[in-house]
Amino acid sequence: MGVTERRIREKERKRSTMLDAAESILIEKGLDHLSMEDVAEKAEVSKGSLYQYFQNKNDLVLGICFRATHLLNESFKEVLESNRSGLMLVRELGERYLNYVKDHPQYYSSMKFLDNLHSSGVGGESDYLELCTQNRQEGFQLMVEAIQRGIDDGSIKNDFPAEQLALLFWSTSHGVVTISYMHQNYEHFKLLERIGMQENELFNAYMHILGCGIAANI
Amino acid sequence: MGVTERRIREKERKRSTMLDAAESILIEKGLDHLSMEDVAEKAEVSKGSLYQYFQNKNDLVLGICFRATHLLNESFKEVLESNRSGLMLVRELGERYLNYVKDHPQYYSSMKFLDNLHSSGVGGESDYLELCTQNRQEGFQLMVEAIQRGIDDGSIKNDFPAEQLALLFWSTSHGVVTISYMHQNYEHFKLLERIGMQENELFNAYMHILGCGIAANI
DNA sequence: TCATTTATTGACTCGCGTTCATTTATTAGC
DNA sequence: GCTAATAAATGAACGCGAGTCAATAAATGA
Repeated sequence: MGVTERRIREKERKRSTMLDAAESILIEKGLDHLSMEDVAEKAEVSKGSLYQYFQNKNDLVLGICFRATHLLNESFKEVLESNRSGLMLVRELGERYLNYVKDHPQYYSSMKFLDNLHSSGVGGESDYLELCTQNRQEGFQLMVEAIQRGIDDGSIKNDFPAEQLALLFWSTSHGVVTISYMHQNYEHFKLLERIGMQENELFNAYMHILGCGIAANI
Repeated sequence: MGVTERRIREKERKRSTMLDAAESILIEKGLDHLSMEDVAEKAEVSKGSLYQYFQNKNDLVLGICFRATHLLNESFKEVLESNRSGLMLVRELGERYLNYVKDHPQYYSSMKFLDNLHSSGVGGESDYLELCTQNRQEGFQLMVEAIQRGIDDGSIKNDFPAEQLALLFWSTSHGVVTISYMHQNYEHFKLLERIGMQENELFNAYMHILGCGIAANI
């Protein structure tokens, strides 16, 4: 009998509906003003029902973060299907990341939430936590692969192992992208205006400096 | 009569005591588990009294952040008193930043809190918010000055205006320092171990790459 | 000594995440 | 179909912590 299977499917569908509701509220109000009551109302279920599908509020947000990290990884995978030089791939990954934050700020905020959870050492009470962490590792590995290809094809110099360069690229791009995120989502953030810089200039300068630092042909 | 002056002094002293209490709890329990009740108990005052000295909890944390940003700026100013090359100054600023996070993780977390406040667009209900923002701008200007000196003395190439390079250095170093912070303060953060990298290696690689990107003599 | 201003207190409210006893819906056996 | 058993949904109730406020105490100046 396929009853159990159908039950599981329907449960997944409802969970997905709830995540949709949460996501739309995240877009409307931001993470700080996301309440379980609002999510329940938007999803047209009772507050208690949410807790049959998510262990707690963190778990719910990490459910969104799982979508977020998955989507970003899919975008990264597309890049790696190309057979351009590794250095070009790295640049393309950076651009994808930047566009991702522009197109899905709510996803980016959920990823920041994941990072905050990590640094506050809270864990164990969310099944999604492990899944999100796995996704992040997968994303990191995609960067490693791009850089390794660059080292192999000679477009990136081999002063450092690919993993170490990937970590540098990962962390520094995170910083740059955060500036871009704040510029777009916080109206009182005037740093770019104050120094007379466009957003794409920031990214281009970053890739230029980074390029000079890691490119082999200099 | 100096009664009013003494009152003001004593008020500042008490405010400082409360901030001390909050800071020690921040060290003990972290930002996520900082409660006004705990602060009140530690400072040996009632909860209501806290609200005579701070407008709300955010204001209290930003009071710590004001200390944090001030201390960092003082450290930066020391660097600029030297007359080494601008490029060397930039490296020294990076080192200072890294050591600062190592020595005062609670201050760093309060600065992250400031950033989060910014991106969630909350403001106006804390006097410290403006002061913190000013401090951050001052810190940024110190970086601009170091880089400008480097451009002037020829140790840093002049492809970009000093402000733009400073923003790049500011944002990317933030990313790198965050990795270091997580490595030290979150026991489940195993990224560095996984790729076989030491903390100082990360920083050296960062400065090497950045150096290659901005140094004039290449 | 007393009136007035200022500071302190802790009980109270309120919002929100979380729980749980109860109700409602669904399935399996007869 | 009918009924027992299992699963799902509900919202009232709880707990915790931020923020408030009327009452109290302390300090000041005349």
